[in-house]
This record gives sequence, C-alpha cells and structure tokens, in this order.
Amino acid sequence: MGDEQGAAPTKQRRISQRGIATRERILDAANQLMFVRGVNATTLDDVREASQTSKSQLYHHFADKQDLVRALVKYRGALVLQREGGRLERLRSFSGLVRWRNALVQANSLNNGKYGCGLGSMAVELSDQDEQARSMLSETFAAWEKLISDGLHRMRDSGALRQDADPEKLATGLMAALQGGYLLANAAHNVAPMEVALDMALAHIKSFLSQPSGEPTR
Amino acid sequence: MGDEQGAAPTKQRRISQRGIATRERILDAANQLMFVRGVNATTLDDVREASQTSKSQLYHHFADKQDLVRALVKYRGALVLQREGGRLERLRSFSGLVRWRNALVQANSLNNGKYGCGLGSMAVELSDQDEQARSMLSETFAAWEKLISDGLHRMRDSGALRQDADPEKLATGLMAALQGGYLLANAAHNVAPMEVALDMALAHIKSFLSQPSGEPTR
DNA sequence: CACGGCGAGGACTAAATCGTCCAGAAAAGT
DNA sequence: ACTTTTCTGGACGATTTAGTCCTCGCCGTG
Repeated sequence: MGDEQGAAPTKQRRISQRGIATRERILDAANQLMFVRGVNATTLDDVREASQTSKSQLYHHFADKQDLVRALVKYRGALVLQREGGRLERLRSFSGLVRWRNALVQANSLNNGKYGCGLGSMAVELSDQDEQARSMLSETFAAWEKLISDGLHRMRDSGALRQDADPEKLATGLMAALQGGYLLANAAHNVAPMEVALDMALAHIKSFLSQPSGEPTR
Repeated sequence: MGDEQGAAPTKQRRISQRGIATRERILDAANQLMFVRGVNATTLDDVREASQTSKSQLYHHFADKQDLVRALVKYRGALVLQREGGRLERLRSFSGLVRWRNALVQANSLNNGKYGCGLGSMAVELSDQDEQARSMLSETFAAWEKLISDGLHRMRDSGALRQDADPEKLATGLMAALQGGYLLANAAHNVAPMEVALDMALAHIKSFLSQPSGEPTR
C-alpha cells in the first residue's frame, strides 16, 4: 500500500486547483462531522451535503468510504502533529509543560469535555475494524510521544531533569494520562477528570526534576 | 432511566426460565461480538446468529437495537463492577494495588492489547450518539473509581498513605492511566503502553506512602 | 384434559446507505 | 479559438440492515 495519498493517481492525471480545493473541502467536512458524531455514525451523504459537493466527487477523490476514513486519519494526524510540534518544539522547562497542559485543557473545556481526542476516538473506533488505519494511528501516537520525549530529553540534557528520568516512558505515561483524561472527560461531559489525569502525570514528571521548584517532592 | 431492565414489561407477563435464558444468551452474544468488533459494526443478524435465536426474540426481549445496547451497557457495567469489587474490596496495601495492576495487565496481554476496555470502548463509541448510554457509563466509571478510592481511604486511615493524599483524585488519575493505557495498547496491539501508564500512576500513589518501601521517593 | 397465553421461528417489508453511471460544465493544451 | 481531458452534478441501482408480522409449539392452569 504505497499510496502517497487517498487520491493517488491510478494513472497520471492533471490535478486542478479546483480539484484540490474540493478534496480539501470533503476532508474538512468529514473531519468535523466525524469528530462530533463518530466515524461509523457519519454517512457519506452527510459528508457530501456538508462539503457542498456531490457523490461522484467523493468517489472521484476517494475509492470508497474506507479510503476516505484512512485519508482522514492522515489528515488529522498531520493537523495534530503540526499543532503539537509548534507547541512542543521549544519545550525546555517544566513550566513549558504546564503551559502545554493548560492549552489542551482549555481547548477541551470549550466543549465541556465532549468529543474527546480526534485521534483517540478514531483509534478506538477503527482499531478493531481497519488494520491499516490502526497502524497509521499507532504511528501517529508514536510521533506525538516523540515530540514530548524530545522535549524531555532536552530538559534532561540541560540538567533540568535528573539523569535517571526515562523520557520515553514519561512521554508514554503522559500520553496515556492525556488519552484517558479525554475519554473520562467525554463520558462525564466535564473536563475535570482530564485535568486530574494530566496533573498526575505532570506531578510524576516533576518528581524527576533536579531542583524541585515550589514545594519539594518531599 | 427508571426502567429496571431492558425487558421492562409493558404489561405484566410471566417470564419463564427459558425466556430468561434466551435473553441472557442474546446479551452474552452481543457482549462478545461488540467487544471485538465494536458496537456499531455489529449487526443484529450477527447477534441473532451467534446467540442461536431469531429476530422476533430479539425484539421480544429488547425494544430495538438501542435498547439492546443500553442493556449491554448495564450488563458489562455489572460484570466489571462485580469483578473489580471482588478484587478491590480487600485492598489495604500498596502491594495489593500492584497485584490488581498485574491482573489487569495479564488479562489484556492475552489479547496482545487488542479490544481495549469493554467500558472505555463503549464510552468512546456511544458518548456522542446516545446520551442515556453515556450517562450510565459515566456512572459506572464513577462506581469503579469509588472502589479504588475506598481502598485508598482504607490505606490512608490505616496510616499507609499520608494524610495529604487525596484518594478521589488518585483514583481518577489511576483510572485515566488505565483507560489511556488500554487505548494505546489497543492501537499498538501491544500491552507495553498500558504497563507504563499503570506504573506511572502507581508510582504517583507510591509517592504518597507514609513509609517509602524499597527505594525512597527520591 | 382442554384452553389460553407465552415463547420461538423465520419470511417479509421498509429504510438507510454505499456505490455506479452518464451527461454537462469547466479547464487545460495546441 | 478549438479540441480533449478532467471535474462536477445528481439521478439511479444494489445491498445491507433495522424492524414487522404471522404461524406454530409448548407450558402451566383451571
């Protein structure tokens, strides 16, 4: 499955500016609808209507629904990694981690915790029914964790974190707390569990700081 | 909300032993199928076939698919709370928590991390499309967390945990780590992330122990 | 022992939804 | 400007799946 894109040309074909825009419009509509309703509960007619396109365009740009969903997995993955990359690339201190936490919590609180994580929801819904999607999502999670662990590595190299801290495990734990927080917040329609979960993970990381800021680890 | 069962009698009717067994068979089949395929990807014919029943029986015992799903939410919730109640009711020490962790990890490793948590998966799939199911799931999570926090309270009362430990928040954090761990393990088809996540949560709880066992907090 | 009601079976209907097709419009190449 | 290719639109068909209905058999009860 070496396809670069969902719209991988079977044979070469000119791709007009308009065509690209249409494809983007479809993906964007699918992204929004499937975010709030879930993947399986969203029909192609929903997508068609919301994107102001037609059936033939859907099947022109995507082979079938599965193909669209896989393209969406890439699309969302790219969006998340871009957003998170911007936030995490300069991470060098614990306070930066706190700011990162606050940004995620604030964004989710706008929905009162609803909908959860765009990637996590898809992972749950698709892992059991589309091996390729699962695989891509798993890789995206790994890349996301790497953005975090890279930051933790920088903190360790600069001496902010102790040498016995394991950036990879800390990043995995933080990601799990984040995803579990999203899940519980979604079920409760309340961001509070997400805050508690992230604060736990942050406290755990804090316990590996070289010079305890604020109150000591004790 | 007020219904005792999915098969709430419209008017009184005798419920024979055979009828009860059939209903149970349906629920059990739905439970297994929807666990591995997901709720929305499982059809009623799948359930009918797996349970060795017929369409009319499905609609005799359950009003519609939504009703069946809601009954399944209760069913699974009861199973999980019963299982977890057995494991957690005597929780009084940190090592008990470790045993609890090990049991969950071992069970999930039998599937190589696949399928995730029966409750968590449903929460993600249903929260955005069935308010009543979401509400029940949220309550089930709360009850599950209470089993944990009760144990932590006992530990605090006995002096094992320090007074400044907050059992409720610790339980929420632990539950988030568990759910996030399930999710990542499912996406990766590998239990490792779940272990890391739970170990993080346990380390966090450990940092609230009165007498640090093994190596100290720092 | 007969009768009434409950449970079981499976064919049938209706609706939703995926996917196809063809004709017309727009854009690109010459 | 003209031809060819690509893009767009919506009607149409096929399939899946939820939900209905009618018949038969069994069990308990009067």
